[in-house]
Amino acid sequence: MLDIKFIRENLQVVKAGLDRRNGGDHELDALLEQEDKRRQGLQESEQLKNKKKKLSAEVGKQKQQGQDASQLMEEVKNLNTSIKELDDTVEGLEKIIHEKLLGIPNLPDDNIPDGRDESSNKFIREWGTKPSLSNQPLNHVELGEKLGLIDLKRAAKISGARFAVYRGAGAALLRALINFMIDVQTQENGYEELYPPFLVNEESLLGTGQLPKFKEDLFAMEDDPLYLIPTAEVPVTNFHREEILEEESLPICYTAYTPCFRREAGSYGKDTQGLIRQHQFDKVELVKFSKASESEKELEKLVQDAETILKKLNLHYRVMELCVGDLGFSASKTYDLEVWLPSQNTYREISSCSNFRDYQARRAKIRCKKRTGGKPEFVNTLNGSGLAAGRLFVAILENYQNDDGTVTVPEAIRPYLQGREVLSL
RNA sequence: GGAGAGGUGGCCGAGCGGUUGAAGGCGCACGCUUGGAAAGCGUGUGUAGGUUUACCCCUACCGAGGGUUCGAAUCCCUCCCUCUCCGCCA
Repeated sequence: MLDIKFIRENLQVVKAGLDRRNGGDHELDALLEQEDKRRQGLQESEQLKNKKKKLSAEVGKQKQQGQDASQLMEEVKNLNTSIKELDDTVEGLEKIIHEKLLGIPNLPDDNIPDGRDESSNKFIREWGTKPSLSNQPLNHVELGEKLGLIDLKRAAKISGARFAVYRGAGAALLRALINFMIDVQTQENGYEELYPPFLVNEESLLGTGQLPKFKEDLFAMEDDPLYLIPTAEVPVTNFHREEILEEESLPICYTAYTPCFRREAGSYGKDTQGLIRQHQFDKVELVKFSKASESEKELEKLVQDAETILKKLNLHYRVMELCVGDLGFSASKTYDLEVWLPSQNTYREISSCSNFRDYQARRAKIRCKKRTGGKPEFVNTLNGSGLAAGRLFVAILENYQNDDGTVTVPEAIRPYLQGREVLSL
């Protein structure tokens, strides 16, 4: 959420920032008019309240002295009518303003590239090399089903399209990848592990920005006001919702494994085959709470922490900086990690690392107390996948396939699979 | 799910419907004291909004939301959360 005060004082900056994003007249002028009205009403109401307070105290005094206070009491009663009226107006305006603010996306970072879609994303760096495979590399579905690692047909029977059953060595491999990633992030990169609930309330989703605008992307419970998490970002960022943190404790770094649930509304026909786009997938998430002055640096580190995993698995990837048009609603700046997929002859997103600045923190009221005193300030929040386990599974199958249809187990995860070196029938 | 108890400032803990943003204690910060430390003494120590160059000032907040009243942390209603016991259960 943007700060209404900031909008008021930097209208042109805000307009310019929002203009860079696709589609966006947010009727800021009307919003500010309402804000002016709100403040005006508030001031009037507060003046009357002040008067009321004094009169009421006077009533008390007079009564104690046994005097008749009925005239004053009548006066206060009349004040109450005006106060109620003003407060109703102010409250109504507040609500409207707040709702409008919730619908306005974050301002993009000044330095990220312009552009409408991913074709304008900027190449930052790449690592590793494409594996040398036979002319016709199999895709992960062919490999996975042949080797008995996944069963998509039965998953469709059990749940529907875009679900998967991992079985046997496939299930073990998925579990190994998750454990491997968590271990690296906690043991080498300094993250604390959290294991959060997979169902969260509305407040949490408002805090990170999934609600109110993206409700159709979420799975909701029928009898309870709860939603399945679309990413661990939600419970983990909200871990500190409505808290005031100590400046010395920052940056706070968490990693969490959770399954993620997404309705994928609007992505019909996209990636229908295989594990790339599922309603349920597993992900190890990285979340940081940082001082505003440090968040740019922390984003760079976060990206590197995610990259560690790909490097250890020796998977070829590239880092892309998202252009304005490809940027998420709450993000100010985002790097994507894209891993090489031989069967598609292309790079696919396997991690998305973003700096949200104080946008989520303001929504979720996550502040930090300055050591030097003064008002608490909103922290900056960041997060990124470290990594998406399902897509990592895909990448390993495809990049580590052998001519005979088997798959070599990357060395780094052999300890997690009882030393197994090859996945074969 | 049933029965009961409770939710007050960073923590503990008072609080008659009237001038209480809230006694007292602890903690913390600063100062004095000291050779140094402890103890002791003094001062300060919530959040949000409005106003202001700033200081000040004003308003709101004692789990949340309503209500009664001239006036509510204190009375009433609803909801949420925590704890104890019982039931059920991975």
